[in-house]
Amino acid sequence: MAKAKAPEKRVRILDAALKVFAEQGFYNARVADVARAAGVADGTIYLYFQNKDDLLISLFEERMEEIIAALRADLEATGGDALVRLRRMIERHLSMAVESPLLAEFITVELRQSAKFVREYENPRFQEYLTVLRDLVEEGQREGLIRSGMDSRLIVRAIFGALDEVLLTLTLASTTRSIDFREVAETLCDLFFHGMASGPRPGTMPRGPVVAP
Amino acid sequence: MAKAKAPEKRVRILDAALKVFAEQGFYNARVADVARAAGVADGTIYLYFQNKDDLLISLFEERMEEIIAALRADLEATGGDALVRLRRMIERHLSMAVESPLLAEFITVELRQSAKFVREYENPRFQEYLTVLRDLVEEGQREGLIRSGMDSRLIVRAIFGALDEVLLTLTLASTTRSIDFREVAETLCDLFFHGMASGPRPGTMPRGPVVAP
Amino acid sequence: MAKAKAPEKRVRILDAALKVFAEQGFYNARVADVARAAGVADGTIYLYFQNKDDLLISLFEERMEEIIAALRADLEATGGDALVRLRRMIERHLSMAVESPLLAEFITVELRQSAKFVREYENPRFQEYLTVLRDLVEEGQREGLIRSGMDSRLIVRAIFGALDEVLLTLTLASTTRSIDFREVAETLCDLFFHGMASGPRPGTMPRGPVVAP
Amino acid sequence: MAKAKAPEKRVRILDAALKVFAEQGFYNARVADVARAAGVADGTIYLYFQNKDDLLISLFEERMEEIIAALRADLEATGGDALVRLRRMIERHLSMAVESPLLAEFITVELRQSAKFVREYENPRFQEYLTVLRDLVEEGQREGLIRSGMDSRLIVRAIFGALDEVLLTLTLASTTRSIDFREVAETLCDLFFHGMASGPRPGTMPRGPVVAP
DNA sequence: TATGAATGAGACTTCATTCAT
DNA sequence: AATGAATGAAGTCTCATTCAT
Repeated sequence: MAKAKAPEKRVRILDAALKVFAEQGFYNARVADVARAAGVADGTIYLYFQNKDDLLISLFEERMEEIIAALRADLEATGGDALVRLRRMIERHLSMAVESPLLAEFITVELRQSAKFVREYENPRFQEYLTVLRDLVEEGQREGLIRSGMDSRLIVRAIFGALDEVLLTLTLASTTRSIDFREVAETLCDLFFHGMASGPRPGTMPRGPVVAP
Repeated sequence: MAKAKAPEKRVRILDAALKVFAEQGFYNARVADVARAAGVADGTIYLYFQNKDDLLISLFEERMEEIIAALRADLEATGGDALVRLRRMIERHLSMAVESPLLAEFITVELRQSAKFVREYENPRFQEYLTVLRDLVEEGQREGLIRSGMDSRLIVRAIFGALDEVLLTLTLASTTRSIDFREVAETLCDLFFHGMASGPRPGTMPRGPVVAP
Repeated sequence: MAKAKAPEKRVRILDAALKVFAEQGFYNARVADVARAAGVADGTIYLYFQNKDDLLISLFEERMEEIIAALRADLEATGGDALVRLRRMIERHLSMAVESPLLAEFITVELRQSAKFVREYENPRFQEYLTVLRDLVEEGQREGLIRSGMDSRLIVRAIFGALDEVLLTLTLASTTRSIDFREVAETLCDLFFHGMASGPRPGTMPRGPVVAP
Repeated sequence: MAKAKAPEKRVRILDAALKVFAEQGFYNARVADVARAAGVADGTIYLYFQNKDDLLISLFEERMEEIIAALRADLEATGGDALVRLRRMIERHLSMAVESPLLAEFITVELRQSAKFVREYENPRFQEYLTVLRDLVEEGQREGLIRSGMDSRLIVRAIFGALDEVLLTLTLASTTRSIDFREVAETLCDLFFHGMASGPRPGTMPRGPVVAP
């Protein structure tokens, strides 16, 4: 299959780009570095990608597509209520630190800046990832598990930001010591779901008996 | 005042760098762009900064020092318990979106990547900012206002990540419509303090009899 | 031959550098001048040489290697006693003025200063050239043709300095009028071998009775 | 005396230039380096010299004038025949290595290249120095002490080249060990006057008794 | 398809020189 | 006369991209 060989080279280039961009950063990395890491000639990269920017965007797109597809499948298989699946999503997000550290570093470090200045890239995959999260939150709100008064867009941004920052921390730390991302996920879920305040919410405290609907 | 002129020029360069870096990004910005924006010759920049990297780092250091100093003074003046002051800190953080949009954009976008690859810069000011946050959390824990079981480092990272991401969103959005950062801060505090779950924390539930469904 | 093309380009750059450095001097010459003279792009030079300094050193090294190899072969073919071969070496040295005027100008003018300040270059080829000369002198001393009391290192330096200066003069003069380097070599040999004094050496005077004045 | 102060500053600049140019080389030295070494402001140098080139040329001119004037006075005081004075001149030349090492380094290293490419400087002082030497040689020839058949210009170049090279060697060596320039001068005189060949000149050997005139 | 030598635009940075003080 | 901050022209070098093979 001639067709199988070419894609394989494309994949090698993307893998190499992930590694090189994660280690050196997009702007510090040279196209020649990616080519060497991929075991291809410099010019070969331009057979598969329009330019360096396109390589970055393609890498991000493809990795995010994989992540999102796997995430959706997992969430469907997981079942349960919105909170259960939200917890699952959070666990998956943080697990990147140990399962795909290069990808974790690439996404946490390069996403913001590179994406912002590379040809006004709209970053639809990132939006899609946020949408998955948002759908869960809004489902939780419809189910009565999550407070309806809270702006789901805002909550989603807050959760993603927290996950992203913690993932970055875990990733950088993981080079020195092993981490238990499950425990971290547990704490974060607890924080997001119940807050860090030790007492109950003022004014919403249930005084009398609570009867489930 | 001849003496006032030199410091003023340094300030002008830093202001110009903030603007240019925020708008174009550090790597896309040319030193000549900063010079033009500052109204000085290219070479003049090198009278005040060692090189382009040093300009970036100096800019970050000085702005963060100002932010931290003002924040500390404000927190002291605010008084109240840890939660009150934490709320105040969150408000201040988000208020950057309307009060110093360039600074907000610069910090949210450039901090992660640039800092990581620029001369292995340790970024002590960022650490210091996190420390202020952490001190508040731990004080809250000692006061019994914040649950002691939660790792303060982790909470701090989560809060900062959420704030950072939301600030970025606000900043980018603020170019199109005006925003009410106070309301956003209110919601985020509610999220961090009490969680988004509608019911009370399971297993810590108190007071009256609860009937399981 | 595709393979012949690359080496040819390196050679062209070195030739161009010789010409440009000889005419303008190393410090006055721009890399772009060398590139233009070689008929290549500026960047091409950096495919073959690390930087401008390396170009200078490489040029010197390679030309000196050629000179020394040819000289050694010639001296071996010449045969004869040390003085005969020393005379031959002197002739060869001065012949550069007419046979490779650019090389003569480059070596006489650039050698001292450039080499001294360019990356603390040790200049091993120059040392090697002096060694060839020194071997001849010491061989002459062993053969009894050259006075043993004289420090061979010092003699070698003196001869080289004289040759170098005379070569420079010849080279600069050759632009205006043709020169007979053979006659010059003859005179210099006479000077080095027998001195310029008209009488014999005092105190070593032989043979017949000498009447003091 | 206002007049005494300004010249004093000019002198300080020239002294500083000698030191800086000797240590770093003309092209590597910055005008600001000279200014700092002289204890004056950068701009002050341009009150006394037209530009960097002019500073170099002025330095060379003034030092050479001093050298030549002192040399002429010395030679006159020395008296004796041409060979005696020639020996004296050679001693003086080499003594620079210990008496004015910076000057020695400056002249031996910078003279050739810098002078050649700095605004087509004719270098009249160097010509004058050679003329002093040439006058001695030609006087020796008229006195019958030096063989008349030898081209005095050529001999002078050879002697100067030898002295220059040996002085350079002595100067560079003097940083590591002390040197006896007098012994070196003695050997060089012996070389120039009587040659290094152990036997007498062939064909000019005096067979019979030699009677002094 | 693949190569990688070659290109050349453009960036950072230096530093001789100027001029307002 | 002296200063030294400021200038800006110009040089070295990099590297994304091309194209002949």
